Amino acid sequence: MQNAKDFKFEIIVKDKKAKIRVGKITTAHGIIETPAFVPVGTKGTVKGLTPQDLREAEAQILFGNTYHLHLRPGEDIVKKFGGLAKFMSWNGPTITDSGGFQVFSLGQLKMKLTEEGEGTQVNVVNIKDEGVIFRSHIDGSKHLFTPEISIEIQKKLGADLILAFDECVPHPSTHEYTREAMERTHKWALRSLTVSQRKPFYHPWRQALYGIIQGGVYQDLREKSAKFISNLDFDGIAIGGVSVGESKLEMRQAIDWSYPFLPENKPRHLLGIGEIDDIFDVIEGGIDSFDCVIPTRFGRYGIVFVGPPEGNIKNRFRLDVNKTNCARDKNPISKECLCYVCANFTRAYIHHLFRAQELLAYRLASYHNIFFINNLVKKIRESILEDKFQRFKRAWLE
RNA sequence: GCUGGGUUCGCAUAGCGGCAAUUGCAUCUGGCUGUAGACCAGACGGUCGUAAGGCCUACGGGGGUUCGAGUCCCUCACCCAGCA
Repeated sequence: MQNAKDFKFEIIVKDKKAKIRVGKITTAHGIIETPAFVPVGTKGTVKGLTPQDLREAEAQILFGNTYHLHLRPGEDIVKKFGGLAKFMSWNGPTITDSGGFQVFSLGQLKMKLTEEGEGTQVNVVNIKDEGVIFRSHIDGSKHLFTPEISIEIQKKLGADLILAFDECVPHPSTHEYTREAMERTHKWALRSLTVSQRKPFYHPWRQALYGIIQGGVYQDLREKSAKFISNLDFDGIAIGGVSVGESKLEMRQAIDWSYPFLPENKPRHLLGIGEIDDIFDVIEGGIDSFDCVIPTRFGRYGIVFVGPPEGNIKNRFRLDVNKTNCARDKNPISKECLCYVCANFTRAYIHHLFRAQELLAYRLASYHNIFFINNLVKKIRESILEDKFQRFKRAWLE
């Protein structure tokens, strides 16, 4: 049986008036101080960075993906190597996404099949109550994902935190469809919960299961979903179905509408959010952890984060180092930043690396962005502990 | 000196009588929020117009043939290759 002590969530400080809180999640592989940002390492790697880089950049936990790791290298291989963390040589906690997001992200994709007929187009994703049939974006092969299968794969992957299989709908979607998907997600939540508690277990540590709230941009559905998911025996609660094309206001409403139903004593994860201004709002909304691809994706595209005073709401704290005005800039990316990249490299050099498409460009920019976000969240954590969150927020966003 | 090939929007290319003219690179602009993403989209002679579209200037220089010329002919200049 799994060791129940391998998962624990404690609240260190809870603001009496606001929803904000500082906490600590204990897992078999380490502690996560919350609020926490979770860098995304879909295929078992945070693109461009070594675990050592990530540790230096103050990452506490990494986010892998069930669908992608199932396609390759396959969960059995990961299991054989002692689970995701050990396989990728990450000495810390991990969390895996269930594949529910790929229902959305691969949903619009149509694949051309040449074998039968001439260039027949098929949907890559086919959703049924039983589960979802994906066509591999790599080779077109069919893969059935059900809650049972997703959880089984995640058990083999062995992350400390795992997610129920859900259906993430695109924006915009009708109320009717969003409701159907939500109800499906609820049924899948029950099934995910059941299998997660059932033997066999492939690793000696406990894997905490998070249920996922859906409901799109509709208040009644968000409330219903929050109530439903919160009443189940999950270890944590995730809010999904955001960052799919809705407005920031709609994203924040999704959190606010769910909030009244969220159990106080369980950690809350927000899926897929991580722009600078969102980070403040989301934490203020009572979120304990959130993952986002932005720091690494932007890193690869040459968009790096800068703090105040240069960075502000207007420029969204972004600097495009590809731009010619960086070509002779002797400054580091961000003067206030304490990361290795800002201590050692000029904008001009990083600009050059991007123009020359040198691999180091992607690494340095990703490293800085991950550090930047983690450091920001750390400062937010400290500000909450010192009861100075609002002041700190104003210094950044006004 | 002879023979052959070449000179097109920053660079490199396509074009073989209807062309403001192909493609790649470069450049510029925009977009990325649980990663089909070191990606995608747009602009790229000038000018007027919100737009459809109009006007001007352009395929090394000059001349010619033609309703019409990067495209055919003559000539000059320069570059490359082979032979002397």
